[in-house]
Amino acid sequence: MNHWLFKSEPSSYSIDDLKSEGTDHWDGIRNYQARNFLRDTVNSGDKVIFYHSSCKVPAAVGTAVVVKEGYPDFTASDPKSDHPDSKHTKKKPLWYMVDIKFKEKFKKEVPLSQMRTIPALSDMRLLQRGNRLSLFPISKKHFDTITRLGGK
DNA sequence: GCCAACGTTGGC
DNA sequence: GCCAACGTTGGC
Repeated sequence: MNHWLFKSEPSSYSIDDLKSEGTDHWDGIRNYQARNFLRDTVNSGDKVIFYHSSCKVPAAVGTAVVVKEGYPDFTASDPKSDHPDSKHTKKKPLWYMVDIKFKEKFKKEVPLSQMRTIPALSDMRLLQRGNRLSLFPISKKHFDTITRLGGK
């Protein structure tokens, strides 16, 4: 079982959106490295830290669990979606997504600035310079440390 | 709004 | 296949 950190801009999709949906697809990833994770490595049952990026207080805000493994991202073939891509076809899907299910919202969110001060998190990819990947694996230690800080 | 870091595109 | 130009991400 793997652990992941998924980023989302709360202005477009927040932990509250996931909470009210219950289970939702994680679409719109248009980066090859992230796509490869979604297609090949993210498994059902994997645990996810939900992170808010590009907002006032960037922070880990809750957890989710993967309930459906990588399958073609149908929003790529919808010209009205946010991220259409003509290179994505039914026969040769280019982009992938997974389904995740809301698990919990932290009692108190865990800001990026706080995570930077925690030695156990110092080797997490999120804190590394120039990190722009929208999802990446984290260790169980990272996951457990963040959920503890969140006041589980 | 600024800017650093990184990914992608396209001319050659 | 190199690399400059451009676009995007995302913290601050």
